[in-house]
Amino acid sequence: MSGGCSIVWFRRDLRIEDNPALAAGVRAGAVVAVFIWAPEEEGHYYPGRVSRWWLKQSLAHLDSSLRSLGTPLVTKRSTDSVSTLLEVVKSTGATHIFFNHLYDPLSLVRDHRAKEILTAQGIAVRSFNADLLYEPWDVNDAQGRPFTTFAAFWETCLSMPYDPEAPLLPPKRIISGDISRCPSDLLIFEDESEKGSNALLARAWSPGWSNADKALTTFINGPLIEYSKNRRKADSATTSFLSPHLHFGEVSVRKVFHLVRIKQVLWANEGNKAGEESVNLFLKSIGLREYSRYMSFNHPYSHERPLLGHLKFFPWVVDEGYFKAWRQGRTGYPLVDAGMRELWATGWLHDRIRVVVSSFFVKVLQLPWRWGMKYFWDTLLDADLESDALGWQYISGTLPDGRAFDRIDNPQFEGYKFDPHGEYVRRWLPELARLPTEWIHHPWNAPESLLQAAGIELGSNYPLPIVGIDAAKVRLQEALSEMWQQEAAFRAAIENGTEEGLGDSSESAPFAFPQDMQMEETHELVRNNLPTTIRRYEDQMVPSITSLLRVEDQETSSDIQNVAEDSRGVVPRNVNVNQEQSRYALNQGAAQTIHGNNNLPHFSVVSDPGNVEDSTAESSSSSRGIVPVWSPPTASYSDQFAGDENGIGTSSYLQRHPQSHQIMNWRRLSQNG
DNA sequence: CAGAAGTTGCG
DNA sequence: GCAACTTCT
Repeated sequence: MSGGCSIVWFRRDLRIEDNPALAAGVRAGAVVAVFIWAPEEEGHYYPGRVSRWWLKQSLAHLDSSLRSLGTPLVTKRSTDSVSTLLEVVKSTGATHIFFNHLYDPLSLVRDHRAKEILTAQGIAVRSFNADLLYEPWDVNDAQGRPFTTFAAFWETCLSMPYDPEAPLLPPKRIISGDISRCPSDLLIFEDESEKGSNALLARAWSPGWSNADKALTTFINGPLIEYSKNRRKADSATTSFLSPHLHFGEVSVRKVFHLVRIKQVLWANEGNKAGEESVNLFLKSIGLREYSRYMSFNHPYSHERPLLGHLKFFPWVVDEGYFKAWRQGRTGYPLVDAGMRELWATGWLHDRIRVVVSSFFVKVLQLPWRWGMKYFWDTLLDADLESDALGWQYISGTLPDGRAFDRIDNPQFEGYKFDPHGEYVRRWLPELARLPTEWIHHPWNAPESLLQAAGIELGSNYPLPIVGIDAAKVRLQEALSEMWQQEAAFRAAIENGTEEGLGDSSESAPFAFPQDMQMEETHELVRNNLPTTIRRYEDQMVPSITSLLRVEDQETSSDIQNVAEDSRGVVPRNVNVNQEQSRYALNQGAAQTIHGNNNLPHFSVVSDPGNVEDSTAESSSSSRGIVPVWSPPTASYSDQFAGDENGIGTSSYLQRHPQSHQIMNWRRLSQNG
């Protein structure tokens, strides 16, 4: 035992600086650094081409850094991370495993399982917070409940009684564990057809932790001070460009936070108001990233279900033609189209333009937001499940503090707001390049002679708008009243205990996902909660139906107002304790119970069995010994909601929308429908 | 000119 | 949904 080495399991923490798992491994002695590539585990969220390209570069970078410290990065190809970990344990004689927390649903399930299985094998497992300023379970309102709006959440984060932990320095030297019997697999991240497109990416981006560090320094010493002034320009290089680095954990968000804070103090002392505002705005975007993990942890389905239940009844337009026009940048709205072409060409989009194209998708085209989210997932360099889910839910009006659902932003006006001189449109839509600025964002109004002079033939080399804004507004109003009717009918049926007839509503409800729709991918249903998607690479732009049709969809939607009672992460030590209580049990010393298959369908934060000795911890900042885990939904998943009628505190949302107060009983619906 | 009506930003 | 702001009448 004493001779045993430690495995440091790298995932989305591809850095050596401020990496608590790595630091713990180094402290414990010899280290085997491992990365396991098991993309099939991600199901529908198999990483897209550009995201895989980034990962490949980032791993190479990490490997060379680790080598210079004394040990290589062992890479393994796998379809089951946990069994691969076990193999690595056996071939290296490791006695400890260290890793950093992730908060997406799949990782929570997998990491929980890893911890159970490895612990059962006598391996000491410890996990750490490396991705967040504060762990999700440490940020609560005065009643100890999780927040449901961002502003309150972030305000609390910024005024926590203790600062986020200071960043750790990188190790000076790593003693390598014995990997002579643990050879690396060659990992393939791109196929032949992808190489050409990928070659272009290297011109614009430099993955890897030390490049991330440079990007951070450059931003903080440069564009940060003008961030508030410049952030609206679609075309300018005034954002931090940190998001892909942050996604892969190449730079620690705590380091970002600390460095930005230093500037904040400096500028505050100088009375630099613009600088201060810039810092606050930039930190807010860091906060949104935090919040995305927070929401994912508290609402494990937020990447596939609207958080506000009534949106379940919105009659989405299921139109592949619209979807295709959007993807190809042929909607007839120049700003939208320019954005979509940029996204396809570069894997990147300014935050404002993400809002423009996604809100056009949801409000004008009224396509189901999850399709758009899936497309973003496939194409964005910084594709991030939690952040993207939060973004799309925000746009779709399915958050208590989301955008008003019934408002349509006019891309023409937004064009002049974000791209006043039309430069952005001209860059990405060369066919419109010769159109004067006056008409660049609404070519359909331009005089025919002008169009001719500019070489534009609307409907031919550039499309007319595929949907008029006025028509979209009318259709949106109709859709919304239909939604409320369906919702009311549904609630009435629930109250009467007569769900008959609701089969209809469930059918037309967009969320009973379009079974009738023939998408282009082979699909098979989820089995054992580990969906296998057969991907067709000819057109990764079409989302798979499997990404939409999940058995769980027949079940419940977690209404956000049920937060405290639903699938929220808890810190249970006994299986059946009251959840509120159990969340506090965290601070009262750990029981090592990991309730594996107990049918508790919610997240749970389980005390780390490898860390029992730390369990005297009295402050929640000691939650380093805690792993967030999540038990997969079982057949009993919706049972929890069926009887869940106890009073839930009023959120601001509830006060505004008493009509969606009722908890929906999706299970009964699906059984009868 | 006051007040209504519409717009915009909000995370 | 609301506050702040602009435009209309």
